[in-house]
Amino acid sequence: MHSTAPKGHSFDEAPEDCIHCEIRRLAICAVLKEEELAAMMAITRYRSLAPGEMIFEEGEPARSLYNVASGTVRIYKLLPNGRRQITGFLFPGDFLGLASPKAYAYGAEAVTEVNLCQFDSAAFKSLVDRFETVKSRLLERANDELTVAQEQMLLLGRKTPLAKLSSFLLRLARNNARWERPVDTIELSMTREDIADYLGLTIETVSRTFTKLKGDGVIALPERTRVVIKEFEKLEEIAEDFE
Amino acid sequence: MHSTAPKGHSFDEAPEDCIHCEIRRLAICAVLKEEELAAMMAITRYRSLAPGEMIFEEGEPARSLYNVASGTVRIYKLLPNGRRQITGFLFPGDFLGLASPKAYAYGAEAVTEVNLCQFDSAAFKSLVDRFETVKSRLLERANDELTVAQEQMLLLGRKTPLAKLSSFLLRLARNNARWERPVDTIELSMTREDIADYLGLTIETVSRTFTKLKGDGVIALPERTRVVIKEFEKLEEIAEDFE
DNA sequence: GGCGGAATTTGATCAGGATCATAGCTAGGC
DNA sequence: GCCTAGCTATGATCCTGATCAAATTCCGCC
Repeated sequence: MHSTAPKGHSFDEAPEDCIHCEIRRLAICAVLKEEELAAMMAITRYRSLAPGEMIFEEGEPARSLYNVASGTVRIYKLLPNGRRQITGFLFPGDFLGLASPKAYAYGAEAVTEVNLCQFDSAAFKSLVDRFETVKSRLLERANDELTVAQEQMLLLGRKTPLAKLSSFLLRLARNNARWERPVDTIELSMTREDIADYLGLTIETVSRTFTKLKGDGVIALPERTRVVIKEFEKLEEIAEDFE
Repeated sequence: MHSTAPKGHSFDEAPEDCIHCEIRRLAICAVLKEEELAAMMAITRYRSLAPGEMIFEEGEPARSLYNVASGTVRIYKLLPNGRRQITGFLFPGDFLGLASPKAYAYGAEAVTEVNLCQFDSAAFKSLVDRFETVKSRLLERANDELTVAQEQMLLLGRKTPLAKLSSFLLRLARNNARWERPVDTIELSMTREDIADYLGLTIETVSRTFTKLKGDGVIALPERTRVVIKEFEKLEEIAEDFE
């Protein structure tokens, strides 16, 4: 399996060794000493999923926690009438399972091909109790996610479609920076429908808004899954809904 | 100061003694042993605020953390054009300052008269490091808030105004249960504007939606600040947007 | 390379909620 | 107990984004 698209790193293979794991520096395992890492590896199983595969369902007992090793994951909640809200996209290095004391509060699915490090909840919990640093790291993560969540509430409740999509693109662009990848080129691993369900819009509005941003010369769309930011500062202004 | 409205407890006085503090069982201090409580008290200052007073502003360095001892607090984010999203209401026992590693990620204001236990960030941090249980408790809290935040994203992105307001009322009703107060009577401590900014609506839509729920016999509004739930199950259905 | 199905874009119309406007209510001050 | 200011409710209109519909592009597959 080799891709033609240029990228900073490639995470197509399931990691089998935490010590050489490329994403470790961004994951919760970054804080672990070598012997702690060994303890972590002992409770780790690896899991690969094809695009669209379910990882777990909302309401299911939370038996496992995960690190995303490669690929994109979406987490979401559903309404009885079928409407879906994607509450987040997870990327390599992200931790999956926070906020789930007993049952998962949301569903999770693979957007692309995905490799996961899977931990048994109970084993992970006892490991957290043994390694102080991991608990701190989790708290840090939870706080970061809380900040992102509040940002997203502002977006969902008070931003225009144009500002919503711009904010989304900027978030992806900034995420690129963590991987030493160019900040002005974004690979969209998710569909327009996913984006719509993340931003509280419809597919059509997302599509029209892309067209608008393209027409205004703020972005280019050389391919449907590739966005090039032409005017970063302009995009930032639009994202903040200046009037 | 004594109110005529019946309530389970009264927290009108600033607590001056954690040991007899009535809200402790719900606050992060619930897990503290007596000597730990003493350490906590040593870094605690009390602060009283009038309705509308600011507690801190978004972006300000996060020098203090708080427990809400009495009253209602709103936390919010603003857009440059002045639009506001209230990301949460805090009630007695809630912790204020999570998600703020360095600068506050949101502003906070008193909705009603408010009493706070104020902790110096640095002192609190070192206390957290000393008392393992507090860190666990904070992580637990952060996880709970994350769950609530996701629930709120679903609400903001995908629910109708009717379902939004119903969900909000149910949340307040369930919060009553924690205080051994009747679940079917809700005291609204915030204005229609606050509710609108919390639900991603306008004042007018909030008002019309109250009228609708009243007209359908699901709730009663004996006073503007008091909601009586007449048909709990019906309200729950509406909140989930069944069609 | 052509075929077929899905994803995306674009177009036309509709409606829900925002906006603008006004009136009613209520609490606090004198 | 009245007056005023702010909050709330209601009415009229508008407009953005949803919905419905169709055309187009893309991609995997043979």
